[in-house]
Order: sequence, then C-alpha cells, then structure tokens
Amino acid sequence: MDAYNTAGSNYLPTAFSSLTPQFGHGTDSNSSGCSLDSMSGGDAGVAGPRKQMPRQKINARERCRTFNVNAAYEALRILIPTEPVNRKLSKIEVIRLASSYITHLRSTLIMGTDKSPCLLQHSGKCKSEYGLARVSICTFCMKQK
DNA sequence: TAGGCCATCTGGTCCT
DNA sequence: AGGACCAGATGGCCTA
Repeated sequence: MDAYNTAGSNYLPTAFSSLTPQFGHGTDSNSSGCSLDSMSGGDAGVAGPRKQMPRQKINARERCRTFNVNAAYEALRILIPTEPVNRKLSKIEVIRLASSYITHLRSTLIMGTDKSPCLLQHSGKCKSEYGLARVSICTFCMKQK
C-alpha cells in the first residue's frame, strides 16, 4: 500500500536544479522563491520552429506555479511526523497523512489525552460533532506506545 | 522490467 | 488580453 517512499528523494527537477529552491517558509504563495526572470531560460525547445516566444513564457509561468505548489507541499510535509523521521512523503501521502493528522490532533484536543485519542473517541463513548461514529484506524495513534 | 512518482509541456477554461 | 488554474499526455528517474 504505502510501498512508495523515498523514491524521489534525490530527484532533482531539471528546470530548478540550478535554482536551489528555498523550501520551508512557503506561507506566502507569491514570494516563495520563484521568479520568471530566473527561469525563462532557453529550454523548452519542443515548440515549433519559430513561434516559441509566447509558449516559452507560458511554460515558464507554469513551471513557476508548479514550484510554488511544491513549496506548499514541502511546507505541509515538514509538519507531518514520519517514521523514520526523514522519510520523504509523496504528494499523495502528504495529502492523506495531513488529513489524518489533523483528525488525530482534533481527537487529542477533544479527548484531552494523547494516548490513542482517536481510538478512544471512536470507541463509542464519544462521537464526532456530526454524530457519526467513524470507525478508522489512526496511524498516529498506532505509532504511539 | 513493471509500476510508482514526478516534472514539464500543452491546450482549455475561468477570472480580473 | 493576460494571468491563474487545471487536467491530460509524455517521458525520465527510481525502487522492488
């Protein structure tokens, strides 16, 4: 299931390999280290023979956008506890684990304990705010011993 | 080698 | 009109 990990650990985006992306503080989506000036370089030679000017610009902008998306992923990624600690999560793992981690933290708040709060909450004593007793196995509860 | 993950390109759509 | 966003296609890299 979660067999995919660490695969792209040292995967270096070709267009950004020279940029040394400033991951980490990507809360500001506009200023997270991507500028068109620095990346509209002369690649993208795929386009037609001559009319590549507008296409290059669009491609560079899209690369910039992808860069910002990845910065946001990275910002989220570092908030998620992993095992081992430096395990690189894929994007889909980031989304899924962030979701379950938020649920876990919310259960911690509600139950007032960090000892398997999700299991306690779903054991029947306490239902969610919507009255639904969700049966789920919390990765973060299981991790604690 | 197959499958997973990813970056990039590209065209379409929506918004300002 | 130009920019932002999105999804599909494509090809490369990496691991089992």
